[in-house]
Amino acid sequence: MSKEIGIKAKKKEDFSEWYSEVIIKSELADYGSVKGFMVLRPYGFQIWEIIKETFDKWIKRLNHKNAYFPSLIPQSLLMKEREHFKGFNPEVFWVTHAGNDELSEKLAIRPTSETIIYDSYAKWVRSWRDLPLLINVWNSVLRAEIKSTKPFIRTSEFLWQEGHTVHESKKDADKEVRRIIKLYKRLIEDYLAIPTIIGKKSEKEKFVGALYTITLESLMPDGRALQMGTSHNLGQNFSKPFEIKFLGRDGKEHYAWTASWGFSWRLLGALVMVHGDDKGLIIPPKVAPIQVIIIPIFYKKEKEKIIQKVKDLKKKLKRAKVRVEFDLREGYTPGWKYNEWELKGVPLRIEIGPRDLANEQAVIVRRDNSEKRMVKEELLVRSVKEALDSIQKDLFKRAKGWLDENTFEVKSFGEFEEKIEKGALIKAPWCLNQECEIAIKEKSGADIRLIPLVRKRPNENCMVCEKPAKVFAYFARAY
RNA sequence: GGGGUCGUAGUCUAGUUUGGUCUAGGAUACCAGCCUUGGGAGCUGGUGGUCGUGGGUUCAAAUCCCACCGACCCCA
Repeated sequence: MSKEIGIKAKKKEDFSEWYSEVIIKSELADYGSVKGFMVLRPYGFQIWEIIKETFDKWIKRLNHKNAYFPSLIPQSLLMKEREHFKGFNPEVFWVTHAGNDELSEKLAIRPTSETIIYDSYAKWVRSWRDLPLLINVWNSVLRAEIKSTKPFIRTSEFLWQEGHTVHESKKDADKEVRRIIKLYKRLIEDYLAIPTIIGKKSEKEKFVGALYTITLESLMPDGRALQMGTSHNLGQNFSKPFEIKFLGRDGKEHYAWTASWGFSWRLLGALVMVHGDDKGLIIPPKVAPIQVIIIPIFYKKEKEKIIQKVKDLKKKLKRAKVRVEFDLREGYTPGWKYNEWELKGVPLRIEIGPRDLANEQAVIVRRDNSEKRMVKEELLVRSVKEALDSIQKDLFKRAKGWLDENTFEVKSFGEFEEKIEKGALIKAPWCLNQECEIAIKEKSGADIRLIPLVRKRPNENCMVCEKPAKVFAYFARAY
């Protein structure tokens, strides 16, 4: 009857509307009362926690340690690296008062923590033996988004992790930057089931103050690219103004090499966009707070027995390390519950009714393709695990197929404009000249998402100036 | 950055054009009871509203005017 409870907008017809609706109705998040701020609800936070715990374990294995640094940064510190400050200045929130008294120095609410962290690092780093210094922080940062905001994708405050490392040499920093981007790729592809490509940002698009930025990009179903994580080699650009110096193996004083890297709750936005459908969310099993929902189908006579069976199954699955819940709520019909849990993206559903009880079986239904199967009870745990694995793989496969279908290589600007209009990731020859990059942006709205790390010198000419191209770059309109 | 749409109960919405019938109507959700349960069931009763906020016009404002806050969409 009341179809309004579910998602009204269609993903294919009205993507933006669909996206907001899914986030609110699936109870991932809610709007805060200040523009651009968002409430991450328990269901959304649980996904974030799984992502966090997974990545946290990995970086700790590589000897990184977590720490915490202040959220307020004195203006003078933030201004020490001039390029960096210029880059962030328009989006910094400033604290100017303590109670009624004006502060003698304005304090910035961190838009990122390089500066406040380096202030400490300068005190801590003395010798090459102190290096590498590998610290990660889980926190939130604030960047004023005045105009367009979008849950998870563009918010004035967001949760993220920021890694800040100090190294003896450029080469060591290079290695750190690369091993982290690979971890990001593993996290996003193996856990979030979102295919990505790795590459270097152009000079124009790199992190302000960085030597270079390595990025991980993906393409959303509306044809716009989304940056999923970045890893920066900051060279000595920060160590010099912040005086992060160490006595080297050679007995001489050196400026250190620093790197920083981060991903944010944006990943949750990508997860919604890439996998969701007209019924709501689809959460890949590896990051799903609830992997399996058991729904009983009551009939008066067998009610008690069914409840008992549902509880038994939950225990069994729990023992097998499956994140499982049951829905024993009365007054909701099974059909109602199916819709609700589909909206919430639970990857697998188990139905238990009188028929199943009699046949010692259960019905399992996949969220991603609605495939329904009857499974003998003694095989249930194994079947559930197989189904979860299969959903995880299929979600990635589907997303990868879509990405490949929407990635094109073009040679001329005419071809480029035609493809970009439809929303695509486009590989095109470029001369490395920033004027051409800007011209492309102005004419098409697309910018350079990345330049592949393994470079092959093109035979073609730059699509804009028609001088010989130096690299292939990937372009797209982006979030 | 430019343009547009909008704000009435948890949600969706009628009423706004043309001020008075509005003590704001409905659906859904929620609560209680009954009845049901294999794809969003039904019946009965009930709770819930600073009409986004502030100011103004008026005998009278959800309705007109101004400012602000917030949300959404399109374009760059």
